[in-house]
Amino acid sequence: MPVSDLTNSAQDYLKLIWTATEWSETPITVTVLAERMRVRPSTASDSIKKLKDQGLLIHAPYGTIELTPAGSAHAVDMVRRHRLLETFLVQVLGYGWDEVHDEAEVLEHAVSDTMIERIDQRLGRPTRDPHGDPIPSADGQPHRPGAIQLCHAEPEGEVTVVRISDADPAMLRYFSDIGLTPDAKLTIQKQRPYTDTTTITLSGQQKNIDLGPTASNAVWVT
Amino acid sequence: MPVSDLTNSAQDYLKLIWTATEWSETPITVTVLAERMRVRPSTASDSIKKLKDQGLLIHAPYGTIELTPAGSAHAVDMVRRHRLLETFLVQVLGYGWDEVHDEAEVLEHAVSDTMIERIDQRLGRPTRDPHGDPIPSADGQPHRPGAIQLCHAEPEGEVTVVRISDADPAMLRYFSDIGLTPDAKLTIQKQRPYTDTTTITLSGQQKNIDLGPTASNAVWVT
DNA sequence: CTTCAATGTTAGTCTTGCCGAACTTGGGTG
DNA sequence: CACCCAAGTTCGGCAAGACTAACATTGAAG
Ligand SMILES: [Mn+2]
Ligand SMILES: [Mn+2]
Ligand SMILES: [Mn+2]
Ligand SMILES: [Mn+2]
Repeated sequence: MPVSDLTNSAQDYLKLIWTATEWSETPITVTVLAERMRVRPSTASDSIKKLKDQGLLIHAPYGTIELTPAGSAHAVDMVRRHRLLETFLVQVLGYGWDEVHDEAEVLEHAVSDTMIERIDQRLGRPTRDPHGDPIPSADGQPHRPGAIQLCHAEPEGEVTVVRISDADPAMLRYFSDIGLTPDAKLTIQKQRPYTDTTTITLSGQQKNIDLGPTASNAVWVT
Repeated sequence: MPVSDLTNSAQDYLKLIWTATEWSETPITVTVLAERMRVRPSTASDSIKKLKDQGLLIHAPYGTIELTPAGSAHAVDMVRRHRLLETFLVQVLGYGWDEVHDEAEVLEHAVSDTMIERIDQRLGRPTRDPHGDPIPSADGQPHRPGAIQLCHAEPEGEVTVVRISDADPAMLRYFSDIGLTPDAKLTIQKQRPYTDTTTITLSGQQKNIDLGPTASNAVWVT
């Protein structure tokens, strides 16, 4: 099941489709896919058709997009590569967690299976990347924790941060500054629905922190 | 002078043209370039023309190929990337010296300037790669030792291996087996011109070893 | 000085990935 | 229930990189 016969672009599409449903239920649309791939919808639509012709996904015109088992296997392989590389860059080359995503986005297509195996070995077979995302094991099983976004969490008791989206490096630096990282514990003080603000307190601190929707959507807790 | 605006293929052409004259004087031809790029001569010829149009090399039809200062700067950058990556794979990820070339050939186009700098730092600014090839420093100066191929060396006194071509992994494994690696010392017993055999003795061993032209062309000594 | 084979170039075609423009579809809204 | 608009699709075109086939040049041998 090597990934090598697919183009970089095909690998990215599959990975994106797979990750879109990793933390939320709503299936991905052509427009969102195009935005994430930084291409026009017409391009994404074309590409979807080609992937369908290769048997990697199921898609009827104007219908939903769903990976086949073959497509899913490729996607999981790419996710594994991406997250192992991010972890490697932090642990071995001293990168910050806000610097690794773009680097990994390119490297994931370039490293061999051999190199991925050596990195995995060198890191002691990690199960989570620097943002708390689970690293699927070599046999392709993801470990999916049951987590919800901070903005949807009830203000009761202490929760643990399990995952922070790596989409915005500047936001990651802000989170570092205030001590909001995977495994941090915090208490949700208040959810203000129409102000779209979530007030939290990090355990061990007294200070209340107000988070807007961008931040409270990016943080997942249990 | 970042290399990023060039295609992978352009980067490889420039690197190949540069390295062709690193250890020998004869300028590279279109046919040889095509072979090394694993491409047809017509493709190589086309590519040369495009690089000429970009001002990266000088070339009149049917004439010689020569890099401009701009082309040379890009080439040196690629050589630096390639050799730092090979060294990194050996030192940090436990690769054998026969395994690194193909991996580096792909990675060199994918890693960022930042990653190259961190690798260089992590390795303590090495000056030679696992095959003895000099690593140009970040400012682009290559360190060129005055070495000659084993097949052209006179059979007098002890010489030191400075460089072994990494073109053939199987040959590298053979060299490992017999203990012929960069910095090894050896004595040339005899050159048999028309048999194309070079007989050597590695210092510390008594056994004579006969090397054919493939091997004695790949090893450079001082 | 001619010839010719090796070397190099040009022309035409494919594939991939992208675009913009124009068209189709289908789920609300009035 | 008809309409409309956002979402999705199709189409033609372009650039890069590869190929084959045909053509051009060079220089070495006779
Ligand atoms: Mn990432
Ligand atoms: Mn990617
Ligand atoms: Mn190499
Ligand atoms: Mn390369």
